[in-house]
Amino acid sequence: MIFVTFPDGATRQLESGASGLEIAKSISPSLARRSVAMSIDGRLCDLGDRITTDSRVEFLSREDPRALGLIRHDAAHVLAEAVQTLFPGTQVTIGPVIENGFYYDFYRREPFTPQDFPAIENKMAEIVARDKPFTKEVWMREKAKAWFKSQGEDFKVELIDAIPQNEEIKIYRQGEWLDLCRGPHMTSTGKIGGAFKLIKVAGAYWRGDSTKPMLQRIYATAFAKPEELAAYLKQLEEAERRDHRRLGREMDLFHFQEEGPGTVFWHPKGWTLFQTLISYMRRRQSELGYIEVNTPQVLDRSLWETSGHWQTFRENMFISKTEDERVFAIKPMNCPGHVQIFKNGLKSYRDLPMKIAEFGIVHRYEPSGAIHGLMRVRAFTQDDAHIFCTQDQILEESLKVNDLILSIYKDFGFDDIVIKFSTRPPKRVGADDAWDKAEEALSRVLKTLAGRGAKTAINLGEGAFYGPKLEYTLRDAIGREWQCGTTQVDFNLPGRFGAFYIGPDSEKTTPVMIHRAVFGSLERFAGILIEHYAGHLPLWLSPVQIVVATITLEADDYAQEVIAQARKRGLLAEGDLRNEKITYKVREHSLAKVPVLLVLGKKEAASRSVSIRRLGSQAQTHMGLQEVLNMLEEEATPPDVARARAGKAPVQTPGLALSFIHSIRSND
RNA sequence: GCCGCAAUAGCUCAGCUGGUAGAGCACGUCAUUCGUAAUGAUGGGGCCGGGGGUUCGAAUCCCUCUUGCGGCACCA
Repeated sequence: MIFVTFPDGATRQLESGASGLEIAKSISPSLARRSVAMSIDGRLCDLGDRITTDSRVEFLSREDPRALGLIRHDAAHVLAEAVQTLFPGTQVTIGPVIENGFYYDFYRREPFTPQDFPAIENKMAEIVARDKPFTKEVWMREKAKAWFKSQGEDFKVELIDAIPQNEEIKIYRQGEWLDLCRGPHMTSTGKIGGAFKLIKVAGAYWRGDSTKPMLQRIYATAFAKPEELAAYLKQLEEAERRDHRRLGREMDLFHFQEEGPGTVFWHPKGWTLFQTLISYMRRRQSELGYIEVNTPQVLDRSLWETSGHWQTFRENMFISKTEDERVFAIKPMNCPGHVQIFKNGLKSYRDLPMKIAEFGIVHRYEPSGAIHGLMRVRAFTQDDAHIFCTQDQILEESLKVNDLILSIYKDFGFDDIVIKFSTRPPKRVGADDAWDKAEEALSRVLKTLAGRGAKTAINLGEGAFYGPKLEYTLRDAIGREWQCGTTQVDFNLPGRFGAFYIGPDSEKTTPVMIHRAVFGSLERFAGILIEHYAGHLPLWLSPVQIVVATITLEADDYAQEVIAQARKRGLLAEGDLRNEKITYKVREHSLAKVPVLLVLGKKEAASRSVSIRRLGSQAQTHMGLQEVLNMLEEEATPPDVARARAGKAPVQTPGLALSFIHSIRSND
């Protein structure tokens, strides 16, 4: 006999081996009818599974959020059956559930196209309507292999071989059709319902390996209710409207063209935004004792060989051979340049930590398929810095970098951050004991941050070739994740370049280098901001803050005065004195996402006031000119400047004594 | 880089199975000075992404290159 506990606390004593369905029936027929699966001790299972030990059991209806994954997974099986019915000879591979839906990878010579979707969807609906039960069978390994082989399903055979010997080979049937699957599934295909849709078709390598065959992946989604599907499709449209490539054109920020694949032509407004980001970062960094430098764009190959970049990334570098046969590389990273600056002139331990920063433009010959708007480009600007320090300073400096990163993201409206720790990759430079030290330092940082409530994760083997790293991933307004900031502890490059400082013992000592970036790529960060705010940038970031629009030419003189006064206060103001109707001007500047529209007519000119209309609102407020300018000037103040004025310090690591900073401060 | 799709006016797009291009918006000009998301009239604008081929004839069919889009792989 076994004891089963239900969510409401009730318990029941049962024969060992009773199936979930039997138990549900014994409780009530309606429960049995409603249930599509169950959870045993928190683990999702088939309703038909037998319970053999004392456990907590919960029955799930198809409306349960936990059943959504089952609906999608079941739909994946139905998709596979539909495709194999309509396109005989197609091989099935895998079909997992992913965020927002599922996919199934097929192998077939002829391409699938979206034109095939309606037929596939109809066939799926047919299979759902047949409402055949999903039944599980456990097969002998050899039987399963032989069966799939006889069906010409070579990929499935490979999958079976990959299943560990101690695991069962499970087969799920849905009527005539069956598939190798670890389950669980709902009770029948009918439970999937009608809220499913095929989304797109794309290529994908078998087992994610670019040396293996290319499969055809059909992406789809399914929901419990049609309204949820509709809401999801609407969200996709919303994302499209926010696409920074589209907004970049509409807002006249930048463009791309054929002759410069993956490289940005920044227009005046886009460049203003870019410069706003740089000015902000300069203030934040210099406050913390960073010194800014500039290093050469083109450097001899030997430097890249010393750093190890040549050996690792040669294929992805822009190389140039000069007439005298010298080989140069356009810099893909700033670190070798910064090491040269550190090396130039003798350094003492008293100079450490030395924080060398550069808004360095780096070029990387990214694979053609990787290029994507501002998010992945071949030439970008990093807010790069290298902190040369002693081993004892690693923890404290890394935490200070962390505080800077989090505080900056907050200023831009991002507070959902995940910090990922990437450990040593298979292809790397340097001795293992150095890696041990570097990883230990960063894992201590990670632990400290986790202790403070940060979301953390570990990516085994994904560190840089010279050191482990922390990667800061932020989530934008529509839930997408972007990797931006990074902290990398490097025990290798300073030594490879022969950098040293004189320690307290008068000995030459190799410094540790912490590579760090906050925005990462300024291009990408600008793109993220545009999408995060859907183009409605906060006033301090907006490249045009105010447009002064006149209703009649009788207000022209006053308008000129308003523009001049706004500019005098450092506001980015433009005038629209064209002979157009005010409705036309309002529409145009609203589409251009101008945050503040000051409308001036006879009344305002006479009373020295303005009518103010904010982007995204139809409301109009009348205010006195000085009053409005005071308000806008305050609103347009960057958050760090506003904090400084209010005498507030940015976020600091609590409980960490800050050591005295010996580093050279820049004089400006 | 790989798979698939695409490229026509500044933008969004039409152009059926081959007969040398069309709309709306934008832009120019004129009129209108009109109080919060499109005033009217009128005009100009295209080597149909590049190259090659098939054909009497190619935006349209074929090949190839380039670029873009969606994924995959990659991302110091």
